Formats: sequence, structure tokens, C-alpha cells
Amino acid sequence: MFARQGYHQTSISDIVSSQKVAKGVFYWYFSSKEDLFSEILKEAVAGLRRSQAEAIAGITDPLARIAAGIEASLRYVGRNKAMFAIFEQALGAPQFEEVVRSGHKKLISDTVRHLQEGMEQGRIRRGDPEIIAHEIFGTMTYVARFLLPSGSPDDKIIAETVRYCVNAIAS
Amino acid sequence: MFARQGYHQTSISDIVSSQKVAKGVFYWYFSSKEDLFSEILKEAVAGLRRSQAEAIAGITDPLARIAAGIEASLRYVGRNKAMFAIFEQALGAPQFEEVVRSGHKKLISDTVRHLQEGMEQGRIRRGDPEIIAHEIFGTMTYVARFLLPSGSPDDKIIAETVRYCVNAIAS
Amino acid sequence: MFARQGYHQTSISDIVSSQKVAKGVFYWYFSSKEDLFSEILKEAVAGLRRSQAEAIAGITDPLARIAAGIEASLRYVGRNKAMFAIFEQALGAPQFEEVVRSGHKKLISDTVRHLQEGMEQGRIRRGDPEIIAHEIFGTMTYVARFLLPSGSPDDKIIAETVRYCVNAIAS
Amino acid sequence: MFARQGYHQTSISDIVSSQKVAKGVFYWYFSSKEDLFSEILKEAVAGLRRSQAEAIAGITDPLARIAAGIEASLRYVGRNKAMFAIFEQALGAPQFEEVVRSGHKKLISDTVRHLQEGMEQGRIRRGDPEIIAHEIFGTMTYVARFLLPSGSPDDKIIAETVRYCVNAIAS
DNA sequence: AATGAATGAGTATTCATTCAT
DNA sequence: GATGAATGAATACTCATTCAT
Repeated sequence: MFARQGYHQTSISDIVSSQKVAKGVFYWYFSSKEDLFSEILKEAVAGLRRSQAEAIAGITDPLARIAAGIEASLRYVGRNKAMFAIFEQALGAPQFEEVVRSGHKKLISDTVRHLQEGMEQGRIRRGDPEIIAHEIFGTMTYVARFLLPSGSPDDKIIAETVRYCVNAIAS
Repeated sequence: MFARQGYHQTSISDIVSSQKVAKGVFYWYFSSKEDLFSEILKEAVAGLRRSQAEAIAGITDPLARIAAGIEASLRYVGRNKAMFAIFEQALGAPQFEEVVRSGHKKLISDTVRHLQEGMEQGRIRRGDPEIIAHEIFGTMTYVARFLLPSGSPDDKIIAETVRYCVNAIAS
Repeated sequence: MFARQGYHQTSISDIVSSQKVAKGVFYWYFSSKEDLFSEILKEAVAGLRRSQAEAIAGITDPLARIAAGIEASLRYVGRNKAMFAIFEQALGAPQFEEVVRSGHKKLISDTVRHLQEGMEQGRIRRGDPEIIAHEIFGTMTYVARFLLPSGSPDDKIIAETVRYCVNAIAS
Repeated sequence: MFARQGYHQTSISDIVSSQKVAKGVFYWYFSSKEDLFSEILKEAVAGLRRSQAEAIAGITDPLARIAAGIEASLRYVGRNKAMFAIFEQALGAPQFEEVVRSGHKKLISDTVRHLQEGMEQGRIRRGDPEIIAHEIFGTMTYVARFLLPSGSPDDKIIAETVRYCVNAIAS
């Protein structure tokens, strides 16, 4: 509901009545509306990291790992569009700044590690890995936001995006 | 104020009292809170396009035009962080979907034109220009969102980002 | 309404609908329910002090001033039973401790002044004026609380109370 | 907890968790929150009467009995400040009017008996014993409320209060 | 006897918007 | 053009109470 209607447009009333439970139950499990939203946010980040980790398991080449990570991420987001929409809402809201920052840091530092390794091995061009990680992340995010919901086949979009990022960073 | 506190955390009261005028004045100039926000949004998009247009004026090589556009955009966003923060808030809110979509379409189609020209001239690798335009946009956006507010010098970040995008699309 | 139904049993809704105004008006004039209650409290104390001051104006004998003050207070409370009931509710409530304390201090110190003067002139027996002031106050308060609302004629009660206090403190 | 935080600020949750039992237990022993509060109230009145009865046992002079009763009451309240605070909260609340009234009636009629006897024996000045009993009660109550919690030594306050009341009613 | 999850009515407060002056 | 008092729908959150286990 947060994804569909937005955080502010979704009332606790909406939430509990959609689950056919009384209002009190909500507060038995969550301390506030913000709390629920944060939980979803954290779960979204955790899920994304899990699917990235699975995808790169066993791949030794750092550049290939990054490519696999991008593909896995886009597929994950494709399957969990609601979670992604929620993430987006959190971006602009001061009250979720902290959760967003912390999620980001984790995701970025995962990528930074592969980038550093790749640079050392000469597979990835030299540069500030922190900046490059953000660039990759941004590429993925926008594609996910504006293209995956559209009609065009995901596979084509995903392949193009992987190619874009690999070109951008390969040495 | 929208940028600093968020759309919902900013009340009409806050706005008018910061300008030392009465509430009625607000409704003399804007039909609603949403209207004001949309105006700011449209102005942000227009400003970004203007600075892109200025930057690429006189450049004939399409790839160079894109590079110049990216640099100009990042500089513009760096100078107008508040506007950017507002844009971000609009992304997650259903009520601004339309304005966002329309702004995006304009920005994307500006880039698509250069990409198509570049592909025809062999300066830019073949691919779906629509997808590539989104990729470029996403790269810029994330960098703007997460790196420009940080302490590190903008020039370094901008140079790295231009390089990233050019590598990604050059043939 | 606070006096009749109690602070917690009186909702903002009750208050505004009794005045046939919308809920928002309440918050235009008072910042909260607590604020309204505090205002009433302060007004009650101010009114009591005013009627005491009027009653003792021109009386030179300190003991007579105290007697006149007691009579005036009881008559005031008799005329403003609602205000008194409100004061009583504030006594037990932690959130009004401060207002109560400050009101009390004023009323007590008014009396303390007369007591000291009376002791110096030998009209009033020696003793801790602070304690005696509380004793007088308590006498009045309980009488007001439990006897004035009853059927019996006020004059008799008031006369008896004045006599009680005067006996208690005269030298 | 009622004394410290107030009746409304104390939830059943607070109560049961402070005792490390589940909510259900509360309703096994008490039928409602009001019920618990009333029980405490009644117990407070009973305790006060018990300590008065003990104090006056064996004293034949009615005036001395009253003096002993006042001293015993103040000492009891000094030892049971929480109970007293609870009594005070009940004063303003319509839902406890009945319990308060009934407690009062008992305490007042105890005193009235001694007063009548004292008047017959010429030890106590003539007057309406009902009114005088309230006056005595009020004196004690306010002293208890505002002076006993303060730092000053209880003995001095108690002695002064006994003197005040005895002066007030002695013939 | 005891647990604690579930209920749902109740309530203070906010705020976009209007409109008589 | 401007004021600011008034409107009232909307909403997060609390908490006494119940009851299946």
C-alpha cells in the first residue's frame, strides 16, 4: 500500500482494515507507522544484498562479479517493484534519512570491495571506487525505476544496462 | 523549506510566515500546496534544460555534447541542491507522478536526440537510445544525490562521472 | 464542563460543540487542552486574590484583615464553585503541579504578610507564619469544598469559619 | 504509581508490568481500574481511622482526644504520603465522588462525636459540630498536602497544627 | 490461575483551504 | 491585493478490557 499510494496517503486504518484486524494489533507489532516503514526498508536492502551475494557466489573475476551483481539486482527489483517504490519515497523524507544512509552504505561498500580488487588485478580502470560504486548504483536505480515498470522485455533492458556499466568501468 | 523539511513537514503556515505575509496571499498566487510544489518542479526541470542547452551550444560532436551536458547538469544541481531535493521527493509521491513523468520525458528526449545522432555518426555504440538515456540520467542523479552534498571537491567527482558515462557509451 | 465532568472526561469535542464552533478555533486560541486548563486556573487564583484585596482595603488591624479575607474568599468561592472544582482537580495532577504551586505561593504569601504584622503588633500569637497560613487556607478550602455546595445557609458557615480561624490565631 | 504519575497517566500495562505479571491477572483480582483505585481509597480511609482509634484509646477528655487524633492523623499521612496523594486525585474526579463522600462521612462523624461530647462537658466552645469537624479536617489536610512533603521537621509542624486546632475550638 | 494477543472506541491535534472584512 | 479567524475532515496513537488457550 505504501508503494501504491505513498507513505502519507496510506493510513494505519487502511493498513489494518486491509488485513481485517483491529487497529490495536498494529501497535502490538510495530511501535509506529515510521517503524513499519523502516522495517520494510531494511528488509528491502537485506533482500537485495542476499540476491547479489547468491548471484556472485563462485565467480572469481571481479568484473564478472559486478556484472552478475547488476543483473541480479535488476532481476530482484523487477520481482519486488513495491519494495523499490518504498525505497524511493524514503529518499526524500528527512525522517528516514538515517535508515536510507545506512542501507546505502552497506550496498555501496559491497561494490567498492569488488571494484578495488578489480583495479588491483587490472581488470577495472583506476578511479575512486566510492564514486564509481555510486555511478553503478545510480545507473541501476534509474533503469529500475523508469524502465522495468514499462512494457518492454526485461531481458533486453538488463543486458543493455550490464553492458553500459561494464564499458564504463572496464580498463 | 520543502527541500529541508520535506513536503508534508512543511505547512502553508510555515511558508507564509517565513515570508511575513498572511495565509490568503498564498492562495492568491497558487491554487494549492500541490500547485506550488509542481511549479517549483517545473522550474527545476526548465532550469536544468536551460543550463544543458547553454553548455552544448556550438559543440558539433554529439559525444562531446553529451559530455558537456553531463558536466553542466552536475554543476547546475550542485548550485541548486534544494531544487534537486524537491525533485527527489516528487519521485515517490503519486500525486506528482504526472509532473515528474513529463519533466523526465523532456530531459530524456533531449539526450536521446544526441545519442541517435552519435550512433549514426559512429561516435556512440549502437543500442536502444531510450535505455541509454535513462542510464546516463541515473548515473548523474545518484552522483548528485549522494556525492555532491559531501565534502569532497566537486570537480573530481564531475570529471569521474563524465568519464564513466563516456566510456559507457562510446563506440 | 471541566468542573462538572472532570478534566479527562471533557473532550475538546465537548468544548467546541458546546460553543457551536469548529474544532480548529480551539487551537487558534489555546495551544492545547492543558493550556486552557492552566489559563482557567490562573484566572481563578487572580480572581480570588482580587476579591481578597478589595475586602481588606482600608482595614488597619491585621487580624481584622485576615478575618475579612477569609470571609471574602468563602464568598468568592461560593460564587465561583466551578473554578474551585477545577482547582481541586489540578491538585492531584502532576502536569499542573507547577501552576498550582505558583498560585499557592502567591495566596499564601499574601496571608503571611498580615500574620507577621499581627505578630509584631501582638494581635496574633507567635508561631511560624508559613505554617499558620497553610492552616487557614486549609480550613477555608475544606469548608468551601464540602459545605458550601450543601443546602445550609452560607452566612452561618462563613461566620463559624471566621470565628474558628480567629480563635486559632489570636493571641 | 497512581500517587506518583496520576490516575490517568498510570495504565494497567504499567501496573502489571511493574509486578511482572500478565494483564489477565489484574482482572482476576480487580474488576476494573476504577475498582483498584477505589479499594486503595477505602484502605487509606480505614488505615487513617485505625490509627486515630489507637491514638485516642484510653483518653477521657474529648479535647485531648481530638488533639491526639490530629497528631495521629498527621503522623499517619506522613508515613503514607502516597495514599494521601491518591485521595487528593479522587477529590476532583466525578467517578470517585461516592467513595470519597462515604470515606469523608465516616471520618467526620468520628470527630463530630468527640466534639459533641466536648461541648456538653464545656471543654469545647459551642458551635455546629459538623462545620467544626470540616474545619479541623481541612486544617489537617492542607498541612499534610503542602507542608509534610517539605523538608522542615514534622514534629514542629504537627505541634503547631495541634495548637491551632485546639485554640480554634477550645471554650 | 495465568498468559498475552487481539479488540476498537476514543481523543488530541494538525493543517489545507475558505471567505467576510 | 491582503488579512487572519474560522472550518472540519483526517489521522496517529492509547489503553481499558476480553478471552481463547
